[in-house]
Order: sequence, then structure tokens, then C-alpha cells
Amino acid sequence: MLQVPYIRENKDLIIARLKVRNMDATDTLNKIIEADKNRRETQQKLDDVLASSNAKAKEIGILFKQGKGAEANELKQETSQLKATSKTLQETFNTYSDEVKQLLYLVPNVPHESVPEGKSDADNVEIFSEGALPTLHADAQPHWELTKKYDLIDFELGVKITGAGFPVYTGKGARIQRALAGFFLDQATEKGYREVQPPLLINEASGYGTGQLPDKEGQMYHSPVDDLYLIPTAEVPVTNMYRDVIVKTEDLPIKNTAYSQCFRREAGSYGSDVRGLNRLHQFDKVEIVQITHPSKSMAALDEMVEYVKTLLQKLELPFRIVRLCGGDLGFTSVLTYDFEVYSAAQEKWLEVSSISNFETFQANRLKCRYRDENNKPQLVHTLNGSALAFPRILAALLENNQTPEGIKIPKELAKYTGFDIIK
RNA sequence: GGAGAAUUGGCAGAGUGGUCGAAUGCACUAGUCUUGAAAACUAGCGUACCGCAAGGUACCGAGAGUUCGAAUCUCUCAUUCUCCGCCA
Repeated sequence: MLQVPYIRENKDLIIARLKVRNMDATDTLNKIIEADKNRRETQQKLDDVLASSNAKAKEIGILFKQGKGAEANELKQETSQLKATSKTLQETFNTYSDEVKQLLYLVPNVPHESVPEGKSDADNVEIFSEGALPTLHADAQPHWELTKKYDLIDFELGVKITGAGFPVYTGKGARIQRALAGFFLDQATEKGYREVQPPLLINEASGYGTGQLPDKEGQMYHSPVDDLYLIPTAEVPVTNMYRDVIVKTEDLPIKNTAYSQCFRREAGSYGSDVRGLNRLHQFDKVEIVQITHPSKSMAALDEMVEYVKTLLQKLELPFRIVRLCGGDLGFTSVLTYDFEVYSAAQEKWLEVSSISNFETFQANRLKCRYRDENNKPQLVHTLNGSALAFPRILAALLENNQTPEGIKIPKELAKYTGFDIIK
């Protein structure tokens, strides 16, 4: 979330930038500033009362030691008055604090100046594309037919065991999944990311830390008995490793990568969007996460984009990069680039990666800081990106590389699958 | 799952109702000394909020309570360790 002093000093700028998100934040920001003002005034009063109350308590202690019990008891009378006052003030203070906090949860991150205006994904701006769109033979099939034909995935079996959106990968299908994990992790490690294997369940505090809670509650699976959530992305546990941490400045940038299953309820999705591998409740993904010095985060974002490019090049998939418009930009993000691969049989662009800079928005909630040149704690910047999400990569690989002889596996990936064609 | 013990500053570790934000040691930072280093000595060394500042307030696992006053007493929860049970 945003910091109150920042809001106080940059109100007009924030309002202007949030217009890109098609949002008028004027009212909320004014309320925040007002509630914060009340909060601070109340704290001033409260601190004064507590100060004199503390002083009197100290005096009483000294008097008792000197054996002046009568005088001490007299002072006690005075303090009970102060006590009542401080209690009321404390309650008022809490009310204002909560009000500020609740209002802050409503304000999304301030988009970068390069974020274009727009209502939906249709208004995202393509900034790069590479690779020729494949021309398929006459009876080419979409991936949900191919997976059946070559026994790679059993969707119906998943429905039986769990429900829709939980496919069972079989034979070479399962092998490709394992190959993708190995390939992506090796690539990331080579690029300086440390591999971590995080928990797949997270507690409430972690949900708040990265911004899934409070507003995106319905997106995650929740186990009420233990009050734990299944992760929608490894971003959550991996970023939360640095919650309440003051990192060593010389350790920046901190780069972690994790392969994990991801779980998303995806309530309300339907139609061709969810066909086959296009949208699942459980899927695999390798995530890259960076924690950087504030002056370095935009360069880190570019670096991550360049890195993901190399992955798609090695997989020989045609792709494009779009800069998300204000209407499509995530709540916590300042700037996001999406990667889309072309899935030839569906004749569709499928989102396979989303790379974002959150600047201090998550760090503020996480309380993740470094020490500046004056040794004062300052918020870090956090970034993350998919590198990459498996299902749509798999869909594109299958559809684009299908031939009458079988499905060809790109050379780089074949090193990991152990086969270069699926027959 | 059952029983017991514990949880204090970067680490170790005192503190069991009063001037304790917290002894001491180690680590760390700066200085003195030294040709340099080590050692020794001196000083500094948590976080957040309020305040122009002086300064104030809060925090000793978390939350509630008792008290004029809580690191210290009570309750609830969490975590860690030991023993028993169970089990990849």
C-alpha cells in the first residue's frame, strides 16, 4: 500500500495517475489525509497524557520507597483520572488508525508514467514481437485434441478425481512437465537466481504481505480449519520470506526463483477461455522474484523482460510483449509487461508471463527495508515475473509443432525430455 | 495427539512489580595508540510513531487482563525444545 506521507505530499499527482486506471481517488485520498490528521492530533494528546501519567507513577514509586505512603496514595487518586482519559484517547486513536488502514487498502499502486490509458486488455500496447506465425497442415488440431490423441493429458480423469481444471498429465505429457521445470530452473539459476522450494500453503499475514488479501480473497483456495491459503503463485511465499526483514544493502539485488504448483479458484470464468489448458485451477509455474534498491528496479524489470525473451526464443515460440494499460494493470503494480505466445491451432495469443515492478507497494506492507547511506531503513522495491507458466506454453508447443509425423520438441527442451518427437 | 520446559536487542545472556529500552559479553562502527595489523583503550551501536526542535510515546513471541506502575503477576494463542504416541 501507499505511504501516508507520500499521499499527503503528492495528492494531486496520485489522483492524476490513478485516472489511468479509470479511477477517481480524490474522495478516498481526502479521507485518508483527514483521518491521518485526526490520528496524529490524537496521538499528540495521548502521548502527553501518558507522559504525565508515567511521571506520576514514577513519583509514587519513589514516595513509597521513602516511606511516604500517605502522599503516594494521594497521587494515586490523580492518576486514575489520567487513566480514564488515556483510555478514551487510546480508543479514539485506534479508530482513526483503523480508518486510515482500511482506506489505504482501497488505493491501488500509482501507475508508471509510461502506462497507457485503457479500459481492458484490448487497450494494451504491443511493444515487441518476434518469430514467424507457423502455418499448419490442413487437419491440424487444437491442443485438447492432441493431448488426447497422444495420451499426454487426461482431463476427464482429473474431473473424476477432483473437478474441472485439474488435469492429469500422463506419460510423455508428465515428462514434458518435468522437463519444463528443469529447463526453466536451470536457466534462471544460470542467470543468478537462487532456487528455492517454498511452502504451497501460506498464512493470512503472508496474504496481506503481497497484496492478495484483503481484496482478492475469492481468488485463493482457503482451508478454514487451519486458516491457510493455497498459493496462487510462488510470488507469495518467496516474497514473504523477506517480510519484516531489513536486508543487507550489499546483498541487493536479491534474486530468487521457485518452481511451484499454483492454485486459483478462477470463479466466474467460462467458455473457450477455459478450454483445455487455457485456464486451470492447478498449474505449474517457475517464478522469478527480485528485491532491489529503489534506484535499480526499473533496470531490473527490463532485465527480467530480456531474460524471459531468451526463454521463448529457446523454445522457438512466436511471442509478443505488451505493456499493460491502466485498466488491465494489477492492483499492486506500477508497471507490467505481459508475454503472449501464439497458439497456432486456436489462432490465439496466450498470456504466459506477467512481469511487474511493485516499487514500494508490497515492501510497505512487508516492512522489507534496506539501510541507506545514512544507515536509515528505507523500503526496498520488489518485482516478480513468471518464467514461465507451463500450461499455455505446453498448449503452444503442441499446436505449433504438430506435423503429420508427430509433435516435434524444440532442441533446447529435448535435452530435458529425452525425446524430440511425440508420435 | 498427550506431558513437561522455554520464548528478552545481530548473537549469547542477566533481569521476577517501581528511576528498565533493558546489565554484561561477543559481533559491528568510529577514534586513540602502531610503520601496518593485532591487542588494548575511548565512544557509539534496535524499530516505529508524533514533534521544526527540545523531547515524548509504544514495543522484552502475539493478544487480552490485574495494578498508580508490568520484561517481571493472570488468561488465551503461536512458536521452539525434550519425552511418549503416530507416520511419509
